[in-house]
Amino acid sequence: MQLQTASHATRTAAPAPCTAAALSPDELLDLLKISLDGLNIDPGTSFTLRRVRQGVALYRAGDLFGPIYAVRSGTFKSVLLDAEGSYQVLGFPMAGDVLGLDGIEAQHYRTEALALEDSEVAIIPLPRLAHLGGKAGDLQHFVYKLLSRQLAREHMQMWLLGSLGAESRVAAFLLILGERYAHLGYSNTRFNLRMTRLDLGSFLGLTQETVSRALSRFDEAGVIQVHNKELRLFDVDGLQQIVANARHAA
Amino acid sequence: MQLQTASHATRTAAPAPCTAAALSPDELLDLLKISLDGLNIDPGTSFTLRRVRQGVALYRAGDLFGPIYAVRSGTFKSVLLDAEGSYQVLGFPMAGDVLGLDGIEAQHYRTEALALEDSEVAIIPLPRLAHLGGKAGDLQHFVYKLLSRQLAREHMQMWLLGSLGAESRVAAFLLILGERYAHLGYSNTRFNLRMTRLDLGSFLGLTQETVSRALSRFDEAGVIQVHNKELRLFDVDGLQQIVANARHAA
DNA sequence: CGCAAAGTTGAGGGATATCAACGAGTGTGG
DNA sequence: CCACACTCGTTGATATCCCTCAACTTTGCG
Repeated sequence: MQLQTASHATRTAAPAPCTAAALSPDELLDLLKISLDGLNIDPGTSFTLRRVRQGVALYRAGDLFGPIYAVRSGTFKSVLLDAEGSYQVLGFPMAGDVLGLDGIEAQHYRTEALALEDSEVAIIPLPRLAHLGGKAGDLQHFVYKLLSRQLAREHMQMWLLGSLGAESRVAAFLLILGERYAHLGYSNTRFNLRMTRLDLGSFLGLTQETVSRALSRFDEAGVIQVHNKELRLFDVDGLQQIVANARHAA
Repeated sequence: MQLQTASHATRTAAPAPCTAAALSPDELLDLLKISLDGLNIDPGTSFTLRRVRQGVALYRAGDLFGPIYAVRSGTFKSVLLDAEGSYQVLGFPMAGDVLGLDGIEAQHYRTEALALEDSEVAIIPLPRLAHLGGKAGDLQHFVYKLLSRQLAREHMQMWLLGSLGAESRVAAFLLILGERYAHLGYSNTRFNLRMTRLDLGSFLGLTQETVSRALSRFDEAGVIQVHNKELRLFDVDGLQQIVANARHAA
């Protein structure tokens, strides 16, 4: 039985018959779900694709800032590294998400992005784009939206970390992940957890044991079914109920 | 004895003799500590100032997106509101910080910004700026840097929430706040906590009691001295030590 | 003065980290 | 093919951190 792998390359509008490893501007905007009325980037522009194998870093903390990346397929983990090697997972970017936005200011990446499975990204050469874009205002809006979206997402995350208990965090994470998969055209009730429990714990501010226990508890309760990384959501309402039972939600 | 109030209006380069309530482009860039080589915004452009009284909201969640704001003096709290009234403090913007960046994409603010003391902000009319800016690339970089900086700050915050224990969080907060005051030209060892313990707790993912206890403990240990909102840091190294004693720092 | 909001302090318990042992999955080399 | 090592995941017992609840004090303000 083949699990969901990164084989949905045809899902995101690939009209060019002989696909050189590149995306057109329209394809990129479609991937990122950004609509810019009357955006006129030179249609001749193309965004080259890059394949990243599982476990390989797309960029590392401290690297000189270069392009930003739009995930086309697969899953990454974005990690903030402490000086002494301790680390904090910041998120799990998937298709349609953007990587590398931090680092624009300091001109070097502050985080590290690792592929959790074989993945593909479209390279967006921000510095060069600034010059060849069509109407300037449109292009500004493009990146504004990317950044603003990222900010909104991180706000949600802080809310999650700041006001929910352990089980609520895990439940919220599962729901959000399901929604993201649904947004990509997959089932929102059956998918795979591509990250380890440890990474999930780091992301949620919990230990791997607590994450594991929460999942087991949900499983016992019949709300979900979890076997290793395979996951099925049976009772979405039940999960939302658990999220609502936040610990110290003012 | 007069405490530090918002009376440093002359600190941030106000060469224009008869200051109408407005800032020049140069003054704004200086305030934000952003250097753009050869940026040529029309020098005729001016950014009007707005006074915000303590307790007044600069904008509210759901408001139609308008300008973004650069804090010139005072302190704000940025709050994410849940549907049912529960809320999460996202930060405490001070002079040089920018407010309202979220909401660019959705075209309405997602958060709420309240003044913790009488404050001043410079209004940056993002939509209009897009057209009258000088060379397009420069202006892009301007906002890119703002957004990127904000992202980096939120990454730090997630690290704080995700990997530190209660006392470490409070200690880290005090150190960071001290650095910010130092950056503004104030003492980094003697300043005021403009926010309530409740807000601080929300920001740090703790209860007000835990915050209060941590401060009291630091006081007893002689590391700081706290009386109400007045605060003095005696032993910065000691605080850093406490931060280093993180609970589950991998 | 009197009231409301903010802050402090204590007692107690629940939630979650820690420590430890084990099982399951995976890749490697003999 | 199997033994081995290694990572990942699960489960249990225990300790501890921090939240909850409660009473009280202090501050600020009309």
